[in-house]
Amino acid sequence: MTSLPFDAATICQAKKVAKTPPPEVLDPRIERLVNELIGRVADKWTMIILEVLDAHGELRFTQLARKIEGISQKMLTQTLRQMERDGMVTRTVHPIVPPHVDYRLTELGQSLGAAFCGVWIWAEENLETVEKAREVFDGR
Amino acid sequence: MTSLPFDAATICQAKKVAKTPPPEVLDPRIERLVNELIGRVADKWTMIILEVLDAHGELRFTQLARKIEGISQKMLTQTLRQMERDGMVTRTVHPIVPPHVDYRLTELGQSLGAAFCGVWIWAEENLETVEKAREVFDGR
DNA sequence: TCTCTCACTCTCTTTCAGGTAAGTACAAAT
DNA sequence: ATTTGTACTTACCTGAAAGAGAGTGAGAGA
Repeated sequence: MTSLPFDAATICQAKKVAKTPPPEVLDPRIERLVNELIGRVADKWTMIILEVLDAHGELRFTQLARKIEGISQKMLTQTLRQMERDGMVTRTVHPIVPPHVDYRLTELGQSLGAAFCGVWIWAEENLETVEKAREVFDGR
Repeated sequence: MTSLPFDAATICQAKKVAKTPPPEVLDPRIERLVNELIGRVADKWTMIILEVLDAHGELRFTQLARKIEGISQKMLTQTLRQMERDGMVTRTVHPIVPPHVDYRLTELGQSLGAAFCGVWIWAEENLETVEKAREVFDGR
């Protein structure tokens, strides 16, 4: 996931305008960031962390690790750092020993979760359709 | 992208219900397919093809290849096959020489594009916010 | 006869995301 | 004195994804 030669306006306007001229070049800076964000968002662990934090409010590192079965420490740290960098989560360190670090979603993180609802709902609604399409395609 | 231990209902309900109990296990078959679909959808080339076909209506293989700068024949074929299998595009072969094959979105494909609008719009709306968050995080 | 087109398909090679496992710091509990 | 808990970091390794590039078949045009 590195580049998408179009932007939200393009695909969404196409719905309303029916005949849009082929998408021309846009601000490459915006383009790059949109693509990056989509890439980030589409990431498996990011989505899971987003969901778990959304459901539980505030969790510390080990609690997250336990809720997200299968994630390695490395990926958990890595993903949390990216999300923190992007302003999706806050990381609160309590300077005690043993360490205590809390993670929670920012408003931005919550809004992303909300934005993704559409796709999740689509996926659930169209499960059967896709399953059937595959059966037909595979010829049983 | 292989497994997500939750479903659309979980994350979307959380918005409304505020205090949802931790997500318990669901039908693993559904779970698997939702995850697969999200993985498929989140794929870079799938999103691009979705957009290009949505904007242009009907295109043949070489036209797609030309519109989607940077894609290899291999990935174009592969992605189109997957999308066809999932019922997102139709593939019409005209039995002439040299070959002529048309691709177009199905209703399912279009609805997926629509579902994804939310994410694209979010990304565009929050570009600046994220950019600033990164600058702060990186300390300039 | 030679070349060109289209839509692939096949093989080879490289890249890299992500897993495993070990290490670190420090204090409190045993 | 040794173990435990917490939140990481670091180094190494592997499998899967993706890029490069050559090959294919059959008719139409030069």
